[in-house]
Amino acid sequence: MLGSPLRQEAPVAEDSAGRVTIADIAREAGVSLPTVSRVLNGRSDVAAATRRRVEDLLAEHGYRRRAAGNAHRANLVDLVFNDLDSPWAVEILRGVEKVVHAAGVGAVVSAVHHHAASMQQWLVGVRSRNSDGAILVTSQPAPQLDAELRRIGMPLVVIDPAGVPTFDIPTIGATNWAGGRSAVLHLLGLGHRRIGMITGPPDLLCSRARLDGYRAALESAGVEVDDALIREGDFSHESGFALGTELLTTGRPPTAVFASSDQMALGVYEAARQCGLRVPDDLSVVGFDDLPQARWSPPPLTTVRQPLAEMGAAAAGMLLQLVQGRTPDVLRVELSTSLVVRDSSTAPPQASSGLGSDRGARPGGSGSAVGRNRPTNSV
Amino acid sequence: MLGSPLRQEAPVAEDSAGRVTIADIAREAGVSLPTVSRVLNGRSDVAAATRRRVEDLLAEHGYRRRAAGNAHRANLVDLVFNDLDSPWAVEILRGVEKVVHAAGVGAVVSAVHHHAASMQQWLVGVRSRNSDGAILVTSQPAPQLDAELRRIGMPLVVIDPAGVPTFDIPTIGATNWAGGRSAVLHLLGLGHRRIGMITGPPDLLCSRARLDGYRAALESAGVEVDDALIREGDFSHESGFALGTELLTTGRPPTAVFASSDQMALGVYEAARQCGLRVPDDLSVVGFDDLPQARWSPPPLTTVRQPLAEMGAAAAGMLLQLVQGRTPDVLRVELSTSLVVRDSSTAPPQASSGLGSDRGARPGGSGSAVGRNRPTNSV
DNA sequence: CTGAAAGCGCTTACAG
DNA sequence: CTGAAAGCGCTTACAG
Repeated sequence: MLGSPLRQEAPVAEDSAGRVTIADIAREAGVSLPTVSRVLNGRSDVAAATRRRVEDLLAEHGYRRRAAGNAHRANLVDLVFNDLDSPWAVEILRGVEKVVHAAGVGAVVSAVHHHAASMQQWLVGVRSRNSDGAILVTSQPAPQLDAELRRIGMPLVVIDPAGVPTFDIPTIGATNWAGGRSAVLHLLGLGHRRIGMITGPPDLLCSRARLDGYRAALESAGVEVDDALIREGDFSHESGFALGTELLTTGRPPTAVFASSDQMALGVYEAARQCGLRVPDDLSVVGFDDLPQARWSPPPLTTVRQPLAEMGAAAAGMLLQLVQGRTPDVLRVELSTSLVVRDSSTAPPQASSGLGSDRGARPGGSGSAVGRNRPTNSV
Repeated sequence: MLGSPLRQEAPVAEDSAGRVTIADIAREAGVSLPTVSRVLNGRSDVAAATRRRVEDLLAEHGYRRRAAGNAHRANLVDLVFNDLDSPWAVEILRGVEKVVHAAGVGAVVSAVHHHAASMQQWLVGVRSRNSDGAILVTSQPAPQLDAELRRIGMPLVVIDPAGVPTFDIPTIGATNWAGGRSAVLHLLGLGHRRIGMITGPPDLLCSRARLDGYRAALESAGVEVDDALIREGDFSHESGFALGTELLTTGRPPTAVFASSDQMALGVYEAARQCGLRVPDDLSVVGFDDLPQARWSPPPLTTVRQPLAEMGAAAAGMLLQLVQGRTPDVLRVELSTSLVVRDSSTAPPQASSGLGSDRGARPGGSGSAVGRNRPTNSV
């Protein structure tokens, strides 16, 4: 019964997707099976040196706990953000949760705070719970994470990748360039010529695309790009406030500001308020994202809608396919953005069109804000 | 080697926390072990009648998959919301994630949308992934959920329970009564006498407590409670807008409104805007929650801070204790709320103090909004 | 601190 | 559609 002739030659190397077993590790470490088990379970009664050796091997091979009797899916996917403090993250979470829940799969949510130690910790967790796959959101400084995950053979999809992914990892994004362009075309159409821009972190692909959209719109209208009107933010309220204040108090201020996120746009609202300027009469503001709060901020914010929940849903759908061993037909999905015109944008104070819009002279006044949403598809 | 004398009598009933095994189910269903396994794994090659019988037994016993070799924790807790569309939910999630991540445990996030079918689905998932415990947020209409979870012996803690929990389940909340009271005392102190109130759903404990706090404050100041000034909302922007509009356009409008959530307070902002009223000059507004966006809404919102992240963290800490078999020393934790005074509250237009505050006459003007936060602890 | 042994809960060919 | 058998990956007393 033991030593059965059916016992097959143990393969020396893991033969595919994270198939190392605790027996493999034990053999390589020159210890017994129970010892590896003890290390894995954080038992205290293991010699420090042994523990160290086993832990190294475990990490090196990207060991993942496997259910008994082989096979069996964990019915779990991991969703990793850098931070959880933005409403932006929830929108994506909503989309992921919906798809995954319907498939009877759980979504484990983590925040790694751009922190290597935290990523390491997450990696350990992901392995111990034997997650079926992972969705990385804004894979910021995580090339080592990508590498590690693919080494243990874990299906992966990335939302809003920091750069162009090197490997064949599926990525989901939005048409950021087109979105940025449509925002600025809208402002140009209203008569603005001095349009400020507050960008996102320059190392993110989406930030650069939005900025290029801004440039493209200006150039197509024959307006020269003035670098003094471009500031580098980080998507947060705070940076929108600080940089908005800079723009409004330095040199010749713009008549409109395009912010690369809704949160920064609301920071610009506050900057305007403190400068005694009224939105939109004295300053037009356009955001990016269309978070739920955008339509409830007085005045309701004109912004570029990014279908975050749909992006999450698409990512989840792709990942579920990958988990089932199917390869998705496209590796790069870009969902389209659309301009949503609300009350924060109007003609500039000294409009060339001679509208003579001064305080309160704005057509439409402050009424009917809620009914005014007019989404316009762009590209 | 088989039939070892060590084999112990199989206990007829599960002996504690969800200890039914697939062998138990097989015996009871009168089928073999592999058959139960097949049902569990959703294989198609099982007779409908057999499947039905096994499934019923599985549900009846609250079967939970156990890892091989016995024992072994899943290192997973479930966090269940009704909806994920409020920034409110993220704040709690942040607190939970932080504590749980540090402990090397994953947080599975779900939304059940007040839907029995969705809860059922979640229950199946929770069992299949063998979650170590669950945090229920606003256990709205879920007595059957509580019951089922405790039957399968799953550790449980409830945040912001709908009612007073019947059993010995630990609950986490905030000092809602004291918070409501402090908001209204603040408004009374500014000279307001006609103070409107927009409540949350009346079947929630926290809503009732805030309303009672409102009443208590008025009564202690000798101001009669006027039911015409009280409206029943549901915490959403929309209800704040609709009910705010009602309050401002019906009968003799209030000079201040206390809304039971920040989102409703911002809805009131919009209502005021559309009525041509300025906040705070013509109308003071106080919210509840202190969501991040509260300080970025022009004007920055005076509100009652509820430590949502801390509540999440406390719940997670308690749950982790329960999972380890320790019983928490207290079953009911109430974290304290505090009033955060910002720019949305000031003396009423016809203040009894003779401040003569009319448009623009407000001391402090519109400047220095960001630096003005002055948290005040209440009870 | 470690390993030989027994065992657990589950699953997948295989045969009918 | 179902069960007897073999096996998998892991763990926990037990003994040293």
